[in-house]
Amino acid sequence: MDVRTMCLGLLVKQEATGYEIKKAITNGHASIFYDASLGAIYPALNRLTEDGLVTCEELSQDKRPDKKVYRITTKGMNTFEMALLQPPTADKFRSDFLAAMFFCGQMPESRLVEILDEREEFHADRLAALKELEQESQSVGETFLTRYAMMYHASNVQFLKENRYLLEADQNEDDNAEAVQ
Amino acid sequence: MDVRTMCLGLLVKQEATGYEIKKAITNGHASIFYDASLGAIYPALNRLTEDGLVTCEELSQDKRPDKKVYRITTKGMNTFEMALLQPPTADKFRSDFLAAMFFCGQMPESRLVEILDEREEFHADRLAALKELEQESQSVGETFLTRYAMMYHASNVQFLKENRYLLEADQNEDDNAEAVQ
DNA sequence: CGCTAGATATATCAGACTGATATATGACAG
DNA sequence: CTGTCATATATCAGTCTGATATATCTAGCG
Repeated sequence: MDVRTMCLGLLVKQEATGYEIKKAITNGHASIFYDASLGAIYPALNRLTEDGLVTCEELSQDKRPDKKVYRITTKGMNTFEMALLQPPTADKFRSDFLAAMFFCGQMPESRLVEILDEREEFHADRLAALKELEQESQSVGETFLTRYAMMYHASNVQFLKENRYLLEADQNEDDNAEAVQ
Repeated sequence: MDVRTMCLGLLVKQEATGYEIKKAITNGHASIFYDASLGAIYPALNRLTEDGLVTCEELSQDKRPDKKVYRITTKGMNTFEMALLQPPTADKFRSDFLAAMFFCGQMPESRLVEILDEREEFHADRLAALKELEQESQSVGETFLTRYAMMYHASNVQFLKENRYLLEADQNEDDNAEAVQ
């Protein structure tokens, strides 16, 4: 799902500014399955406006910078619904953490242990944050997503606790082998 | 981890051609946590060669097009080890499937059911493929990654079976509400 | 009081990357 | 003979990231 389609989808749910869309993607339920930079969001909104899929209204604010509120049009609704009927493309996933595990033979053991500890903490933190997000679920889709993300992070914590010995033991063997030489 | 660093890492393990690197990323253990296009791999290898981090040897082949074999240099080894010492960046994840679940209120129920069925099948297929990949694990990192991926896909299948009713029930209610109107 | 950091807002841009396409050799199936 | 697939190389238009820029205001700290 490209950034324009994602913006359309969020605007189906609620009119928003570019800044609010970025916040929804960063902190809301959409953060579970999507990310996009401001560098992509603002041009996408401009393009959607040019194409007549959304409208843009500039508003002044007290004590705040002026803002641009985007609303989806009927044409935009139709375009989004057509997009949803396309087959979903494959997930896109890149993990520096898993890459580090893949190349763990090339790193010092102390570094490996540090990364594993940080990763367990990261997943535990995300789990706690999701308990709060769960209160904010307003549709079955959001509930489903939150439960999915909680399952994901909980199973990652458990997997790390149960399997990190595989990597740590090997490093001990490596270090011992080095000491013997 | 950008494409140049990933190429370096794979070349630490084994000299390879651009085509072989793409295959390793698509079919090997690296596919669990990474993807990159040929459009990024070939320019990355060229840049690594220019920077002296790898060498490039052109070989003729019988019954096959000529190939370019890349080997890492000592400078490349050092660069890669330095890269591994940097803090891992956040995972990058985009899921069209989860996006479809997020926007499921905007799609017909038949479509939703179809997507859920396909997704269960996808995870089951990946699980079967990983059982084969497991036989090919040659390091503790590869074993760890394979187990991680198997856990990931198995828990996704289970989660879908146990939770898809949330989405399907709501759609039934929506459809029934529409029928009543 | 002044400074810094953060939130709220908009936006741009160099460089990295995707996905499609192109060309080429050869094997295999229909 | 044709089409598809595997093995190989490569390019490129368009998309996107991550950093940066500018601006208004509030809150906290010394």
